[in-house]
Amino acid sequence: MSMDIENNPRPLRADAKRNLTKILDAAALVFAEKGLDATLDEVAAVAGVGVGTVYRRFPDKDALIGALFDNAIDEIVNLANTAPRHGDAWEALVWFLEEALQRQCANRGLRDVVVGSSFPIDRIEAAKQRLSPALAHLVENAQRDGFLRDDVVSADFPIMEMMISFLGNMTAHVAPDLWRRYLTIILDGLVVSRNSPSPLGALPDDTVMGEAMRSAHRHARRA
Amino acid sequence: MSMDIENNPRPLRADAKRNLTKILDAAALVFAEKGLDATLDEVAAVAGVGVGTVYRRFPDKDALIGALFDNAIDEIVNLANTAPRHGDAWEALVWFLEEALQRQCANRGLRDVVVGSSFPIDRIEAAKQRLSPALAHLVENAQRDGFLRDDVVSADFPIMEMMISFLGNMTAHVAPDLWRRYLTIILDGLVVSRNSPSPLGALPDDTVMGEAMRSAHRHARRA
DNA sequence: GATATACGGAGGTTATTGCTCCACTTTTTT
DNA sequence: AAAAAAGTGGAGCAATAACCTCCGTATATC
Repeated sequence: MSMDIENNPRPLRADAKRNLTKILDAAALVFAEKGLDATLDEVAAVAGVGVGTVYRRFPDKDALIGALFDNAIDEIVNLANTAPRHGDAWEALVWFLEEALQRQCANRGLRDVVVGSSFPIDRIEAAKQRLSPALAHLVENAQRDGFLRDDVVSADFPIMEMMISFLGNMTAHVAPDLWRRYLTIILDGLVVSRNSPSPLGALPDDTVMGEAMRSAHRHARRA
Repeated sequence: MSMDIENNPRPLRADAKRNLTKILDAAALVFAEKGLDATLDEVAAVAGVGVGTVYRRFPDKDALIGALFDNAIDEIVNLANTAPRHGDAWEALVWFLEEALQRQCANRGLRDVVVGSSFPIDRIEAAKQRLSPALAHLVENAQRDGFLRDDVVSADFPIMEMMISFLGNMTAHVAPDLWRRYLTIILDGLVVSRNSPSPLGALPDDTVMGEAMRSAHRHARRA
């Protein structure tokens, strides 16, 4: 990752190169956990370097975020292209949703990139352009082959993904796989017809919602 | 509403009483639209009064929020109690979900109260205590009568409500009824079995997601 | 050992938010 | 009608926080 930074006119000094990877790793970790409005001070702290060091490598916060998330976005776009290789039309669609959501649910920053603050909107627009046709194919194929109900459109899927990943981010540190439960329910709602429910994933502990809320509270109070 | 404020030892002066309602109306409007971290300056501006006036009536922001949302929460709790009067066990459950979500989707502040920042957690806990048994009955009845799949529990419902209302808040000013579409899909996933899909609500315009995102961006940039 | 490169992290700058204060206005009372 | 009581507005204070700069010191490279 970040090729364009790693081979400059003059190559980086050895320690600088080490620190750069430490920074990128730390940033990935911190942004995934806390979202894009984590501070670079926090990233620096986790990386074990000073803020100044971060700012020597990246002109500003957005540059670092950009470097990190261009990849993550591309990865998701690629999932849609790879999906048809994973079984029949229904299995392909499900595979894509599961893989994409696994990434989105584990990465709060990724949600912020798509939905929220401070990420150049044109890059998201561009990503959507690239994702769109592949997703449309997945949807159309699943409909053509009689799996997926006919009254949904491909635009429904990013929306449902947002919904689920919102939940996934909320419960990430309490019940990291809980979102699968609701994906299953939604898939059971998307299928043309069925005689019985599909098996659901992990049951929500009675305390899950409380814990998730409590941690949301804590997070809102900057802790 | 806010009885405890309107009849004090000494009654309010006529203009003060007028202003109080203006403030409460404005606060309801602003918090519903922008969520709980709208500023009281903004509330005052919409009410057409100065901030000072707001602070004479309410010791601080939390007091105003409390006064406003205690009612809203109670209202939702009551929905669960009233639900059984609206048809069979399935219809009652659906009625409750639709009514509750209609309120949650139209009111960003209500989501913040439940999930987020700065609302006394004990009051939410208390509300949950009161909601819990009624909701459990709705769920159990729907299961007993063979409508609702047996592998869901009543704790699933607040979670799914959160999911949907998150989307509802996001798309509120672009497509205020879009959430119903996904509620229908989820209900189709919750039913024990079915031969064909239920009719969905409004189709998402191709631009909906883009617009919703753009407005999220704008909102994040304080506009 | 000399030179270029990199580091750290205290603190400057700017923005925002919750809230206070008090000179002034409006209502009520006498 | 005038005094007293109650209320008003909104400039601005204090606190917080977030991004980023600066430069004396340390490390790598030649």
